[in-house]
Amino acid sequence: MSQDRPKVTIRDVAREANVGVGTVSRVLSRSANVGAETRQHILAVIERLAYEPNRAARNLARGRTDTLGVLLPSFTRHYFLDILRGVQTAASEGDYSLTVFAADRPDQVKGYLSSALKQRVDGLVVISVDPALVGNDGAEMPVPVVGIDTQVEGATSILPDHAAGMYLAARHLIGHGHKRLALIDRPQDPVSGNQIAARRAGFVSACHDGGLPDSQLSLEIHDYTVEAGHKAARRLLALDEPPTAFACASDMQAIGVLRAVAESGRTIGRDVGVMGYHNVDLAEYACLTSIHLSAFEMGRQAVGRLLEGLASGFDERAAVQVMPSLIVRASCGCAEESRLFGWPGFFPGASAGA
Amino acid sequence: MSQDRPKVTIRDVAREANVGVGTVSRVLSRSANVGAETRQHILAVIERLAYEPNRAARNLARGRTDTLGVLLPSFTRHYFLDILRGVQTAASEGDYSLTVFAADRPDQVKGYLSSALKQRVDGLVVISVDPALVGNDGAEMPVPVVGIDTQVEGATSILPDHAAGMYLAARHLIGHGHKRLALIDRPQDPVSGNQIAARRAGFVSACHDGGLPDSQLSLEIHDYTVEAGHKAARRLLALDEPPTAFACASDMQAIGVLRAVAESGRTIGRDVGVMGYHNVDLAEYACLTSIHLSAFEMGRQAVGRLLEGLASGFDERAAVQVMPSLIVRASCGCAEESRLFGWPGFFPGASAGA
DNA sequence: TTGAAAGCGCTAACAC
DNA sequence: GTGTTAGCGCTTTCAA
Repeated sequence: MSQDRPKVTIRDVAREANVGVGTVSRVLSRSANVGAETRQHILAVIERLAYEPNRAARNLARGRTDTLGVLLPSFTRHYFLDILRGVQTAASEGDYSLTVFAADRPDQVKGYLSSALKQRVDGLVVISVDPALVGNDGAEMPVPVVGIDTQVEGATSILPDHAAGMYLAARHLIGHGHKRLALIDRPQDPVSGNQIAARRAGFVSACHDGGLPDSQLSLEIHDYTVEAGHKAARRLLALDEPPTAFACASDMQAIGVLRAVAESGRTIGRDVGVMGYHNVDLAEYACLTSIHLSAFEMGRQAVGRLLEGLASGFDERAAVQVMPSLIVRASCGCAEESRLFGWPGFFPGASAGA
Repeated sequence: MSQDRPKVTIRDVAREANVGVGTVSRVLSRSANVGAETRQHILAVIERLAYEPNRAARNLARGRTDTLGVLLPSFTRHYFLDILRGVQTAASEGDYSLTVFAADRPDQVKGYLSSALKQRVDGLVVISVDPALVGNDGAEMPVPVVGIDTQVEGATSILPDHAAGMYLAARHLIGHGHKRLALIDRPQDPVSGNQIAARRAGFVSACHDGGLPDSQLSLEIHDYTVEAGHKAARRLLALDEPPTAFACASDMQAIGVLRAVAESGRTIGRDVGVMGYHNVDLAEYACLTSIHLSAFEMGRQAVGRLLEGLASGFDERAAVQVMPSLIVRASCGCAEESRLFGWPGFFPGASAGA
């Protein structure tokens, strides 16, 4: 834990190698204009002296930091962390480091943003943050920004293709022979933007493609909670012609639906198909078939865009859509078998009712 | 997304305020040796010019970066994230930023470590990483390190007090009137160090304090999996004098135990008490009473230590123990009621058996 | 209390 | 190709 650093500088290397500092610098920055022998020699000296260039000095001289800032709404959700892993992976592949700011509260966003800028990050990845909170007092941001799961003004956005995702879900249910489908989504809010509309569109077009008339579709708007899903499904199942398949916009809702289905005496999978969305950890335990949003991939793409742009300018800043994927478990009807927590024993009353 | 920065420097401020750059710098670093009027005036100019000091230049001149490195084994576990939140909170309170390295694979540790050092972080927080992987080729680390949940050589360690945690668990079970207790833990490994021994000690002393003879205690060593917990409990429950309470070293094991108990026809909570450990998300859904390790607090403390030491030297580098806490749900016997996924309906066959 | 000046370690433009 | 040198923007002596 000593505080003193070896402190071997580029000058030491130059002296030791009998060359100018400029030449050493050129070797360091992989410039072509160095003789092969000289380069070898210098490399050897660097090795011998265990020389490490000083980042701060380099940053100052170059006017950039080789660092990307990441702003996200907290470390609490798994989804964000998957994104972060993708960001991290791509960043370290490109020899960039990351400075991470997790805003537990919305009012921290502004402060963290300016911290990041103050640190002269070369670019910024903003994850699932209300676009209204991200800005530079009307002015353009001083560094390139890419938003993931959020559409910051003037920034490239990486977004899950929610239309495709819900299309996937609905088609899968229809593939199991269901004729009456319900979509359970949530009310619109500023951050989620138009994703609700996208999912609805995906749902409807899947049903059309599957030959289902509009009259057989229902739509319920509820929160992303187990309770809300439960309530919604209860209501729908009590209808004269209840839906036999439920596409939910969140896994939590879907779990509530599972419960309602079980309570109604129906068998999940066989009588009723249920699909979740987001593929959270719990989905696995609930044997819930779900839509996975490729969070890792989005993180990766975001950094890809950023580095690309940093290297060669930002011509286009279109939104790029990332394709979700289908994670098949049992709740859709694909498998009788369930893991440890499988229904029908999963819910109180379910076994009794069946 | 423009690339050009305003670029107002300390020199501009000095000129505009008719003072020397030194004086401006003193104002910036809150030095006392500046006249009150001069300070006010300079502050006003800074405000008007919207001047922001350049971090890289400051870092270079000061020889430090006001940045802490965080090395953790991946973003996948909730426990790590809570720690990370604590780290982040304390760091931003101390005006430090964070560079986060998540090593998905053990072989990435070395590389990330040297990246962090290369970036001249002022200190390093290492979370749950095998101490053997953290080192500087025998030499002392060039920056202060504090380990969380790991004991890196020469570093201060922040560790959960596993003895106290398991004591808490066992005492709670004994408080419910149980006379025969089982401890289910796992085999020792390099990262977990002596925590298994600590838990065992806590367990034994709780039993002694509770007046239970050694002959009434059993100990099973298994992995941290549902299956292992299930197997262990099955075996124990088949004994002539089976334990009536299970203290587990992981929630997953405990869930396996829950299942075995239910399968045996006993009622969880009433006939048999079960405690988990770690308080993972799933514990809530399983109504599992568990021991929470105060991950957030550990993160916070780690940074506290680091900043303290950075400010005034490292005299002591003792290990600091953080007290776990008891999260009461239903599996211990404290409540009949269960939430959505409550037993007895929780497990296949449970209702049928009861 | 304040100004001037000497670096911090590196890059890049410019000569040779 | 390679050496020399002038900054990058800030902190920090050292005089005044």
